[in-house]
Amino acid sequence: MLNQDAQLDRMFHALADANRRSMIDRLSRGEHSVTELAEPLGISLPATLQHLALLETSGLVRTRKSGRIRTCTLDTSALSRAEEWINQRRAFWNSRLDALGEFLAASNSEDSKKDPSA
Amino acid sequence: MLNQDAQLDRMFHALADANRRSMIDRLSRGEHSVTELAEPLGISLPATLQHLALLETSGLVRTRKSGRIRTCTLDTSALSRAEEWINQRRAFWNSRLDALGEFLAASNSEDSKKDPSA
DNA sequence: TGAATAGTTAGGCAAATGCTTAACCAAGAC
DNA sequence: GTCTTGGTTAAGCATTTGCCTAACTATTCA
Repeated sequence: MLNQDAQLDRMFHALADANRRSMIDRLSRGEHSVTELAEPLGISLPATLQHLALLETSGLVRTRKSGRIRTCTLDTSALSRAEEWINQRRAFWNSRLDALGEFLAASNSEDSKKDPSA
Repeated sequence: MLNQDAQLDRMFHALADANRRSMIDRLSRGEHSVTELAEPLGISLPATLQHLALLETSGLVRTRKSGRIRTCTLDTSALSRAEEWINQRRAFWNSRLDALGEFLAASNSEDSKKDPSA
């Protein structure tokens, strides 16, 4: 449970930075080297590597090195986990809202004159 | 465009903290006052208010005050936006993977003996 | 071999985060 | 009125972030 929590922490934290989202965006269109990822961001290579390390420990990106080039790949299963967490909360709340709506519709005629600002 | 970016920054940043996710989790099950949100977290009321301010500016939570009680509500449309961002990247990458799969299947017989570790 | 390229590590620094306590205001209960 | 409850503001502090430059290693090219 705590592990799950830490995993989500890392994942959402990784997504909470515009540069890192740019990297993910780029990687969603295909694999790239570290230098290629750094270029459009206008930051140094070390800075890019730090972002990359975060993306890797969060599970969002995987990398492999062949020769002197490190190639970065998106791992969508981690993305799915983040998506799922959000979706569950949203769905839960919406179903609650639906239930409330039905309740209000049922008891509508009696309360409508009591609070006209609604 | 930059606005969109800043909005996503705030949203994912809001989601990147276990305490704030707990608050959202709680709110997905129903509305709550500030004190009610603070209790299970084991942090002070001011700390809770700071989290709440973040959740509000990120659009994830809305609050209203009646009397001396502030009631907090989940706003799922913001959640949907975060979900959508993730989904787009995931879908894009997966479709790319599918296309690659087809390509590999087509040229499979020729390359299979070249790299047995695959 | 030597030069260029791709990446990596170390150290440092300004800003942002997440918390705290102390003091304060406002609404309801007595 | 005054006590209690719920919330709010201000100030301060340790830690974490996100970046940088400088120095280094490893691979490829000539």
